[in-house]
Amino acid sequence: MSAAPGRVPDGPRGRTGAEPRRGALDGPSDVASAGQHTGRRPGEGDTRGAILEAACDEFAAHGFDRATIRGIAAAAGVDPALVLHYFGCKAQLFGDAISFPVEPAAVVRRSAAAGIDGIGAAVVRSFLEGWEEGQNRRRLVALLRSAMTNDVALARVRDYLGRRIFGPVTRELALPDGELRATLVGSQLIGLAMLRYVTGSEPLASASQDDLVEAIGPGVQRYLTGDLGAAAPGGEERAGRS
Amino acid sequence: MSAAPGRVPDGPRGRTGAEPRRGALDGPSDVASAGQHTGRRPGEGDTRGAILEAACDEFAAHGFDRATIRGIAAAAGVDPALVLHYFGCKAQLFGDAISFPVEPAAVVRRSAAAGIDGIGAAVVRSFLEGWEEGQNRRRLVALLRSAMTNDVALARVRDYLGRRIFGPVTRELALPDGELRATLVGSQLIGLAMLRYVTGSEPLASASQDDLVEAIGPGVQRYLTGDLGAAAPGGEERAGRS
DNA sequence: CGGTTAATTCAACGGCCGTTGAGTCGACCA
DNA sequence: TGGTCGACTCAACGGCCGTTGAATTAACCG
Repeated sequence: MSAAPGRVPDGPRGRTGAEPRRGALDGPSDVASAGQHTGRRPGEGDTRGAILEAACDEFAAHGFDRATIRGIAAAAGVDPALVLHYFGCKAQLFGDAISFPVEPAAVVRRSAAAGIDGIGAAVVRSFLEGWEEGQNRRRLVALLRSAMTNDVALARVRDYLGRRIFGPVTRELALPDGELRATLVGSQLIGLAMLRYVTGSEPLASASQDDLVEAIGPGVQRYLTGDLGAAAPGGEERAGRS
Repeated sequence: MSAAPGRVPDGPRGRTGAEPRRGALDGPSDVASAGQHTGRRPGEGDTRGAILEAACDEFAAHGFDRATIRGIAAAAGVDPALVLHYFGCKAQLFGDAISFPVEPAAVVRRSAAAGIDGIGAAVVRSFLEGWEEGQNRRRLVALLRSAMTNDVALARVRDYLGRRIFGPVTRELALPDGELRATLVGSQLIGLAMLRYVTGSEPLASASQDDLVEAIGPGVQRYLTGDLGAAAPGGEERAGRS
């Protein structure tokens, strides 16, 4: 493009939160909340679970920094203070909402069953199923969104990659250049997740799992067991940063 | 590190204890700034350029939302108001700081010179050189970081991919399934950028360009000109979500 | 049926942020 | 030499945010 850098992001502080919907009486100083009367609610409802649901959605939609406790509380239909009553602080809430069952060796267990020639396809399929199973997708999108601007979320993504992708893969196949191979696989899978789940780039976003396994599996297979050229012969790379 | 879901990101915005209230009417009320005296500075310095530099760094380090005008001003050694004096608002500043020379067809021009069999390697090399040339790396990291939580930055990433990767590639090679091929290439390249430049995953982050071209080029080549299986035969693409 | 405990809201505090308007000072031109 | 204009800072406003402590109400247990 030329030199017309004009407009870029977002309004001053604008965000379309949930509606305030204040009740009858007026005059609370800060903001209006649910409008319910005070005290414990009758009946049983899983309020805590509702908060976790709402938090997961908000974090997935906006990332850690931009998601607000007030917004989460509004989405869950409760007062913001209740959120902190249950979870202590925003960071703790993030941790509880985003935590998901990591089955560390699931990828590689399938791979072993698939045999050495099918391991690329098995890794891709396992990755896709992991993302699209249950609540994982929302949680992982939230994690990926937050990781870009939040150090601890980034550390958690690293942990996810290391524990769920790199570790099992390099351990199972005791090949030379295991770490390089693992990060190459990781780069393809993370890129796939970004375009398919976060940005929703279109032919990729609605392709079937089968088609993706067919399209991407061979490349992953090559990263795992193929010839990578003279890359990382073992001796002379990584003068890198600290 | 950090096994339990317990502690997660960011320092609490919490109290620091002392400093009960601001004084009567002397002393700067908001925060202390550079301490320079008021009025125009003697000599000539490229203050505007310094602000742009600082903004680029801050946006790259924290993303759009978390970077602050006050922080940028402090890094540039000026008053926050001067930043707005030059750029109007934060969004405009982001646009000016992040804008970079897009040479739209650079990727494909090299590719044409490389011949059909070397196009994968040429695309990868061109991508790496584009990222590592001049200020592009900081700017692109800033863009990628911001894109996760900012719609306009995301749109700009989409534009970058479409204009610089997908568009040229699909136009040059008039192959069937051009869009699928282009997004597959994009997924590999974006994933590579994430791990190499944003998270700094280690064997990948300090590998040489040559090694990466050798390692990744063939996969990209296959996405561009190879057989992708039964993927996207043209008729029946998934009813999909949403 | 009284007392304890947990769930829930209310009201507010202090902090950082983007933005603004008014003022001060140096460079430059006639 | 005086005036204009742009560079630059100061001080503040209003807003949203995370967090807190006290008050209120329902469930639960003996």
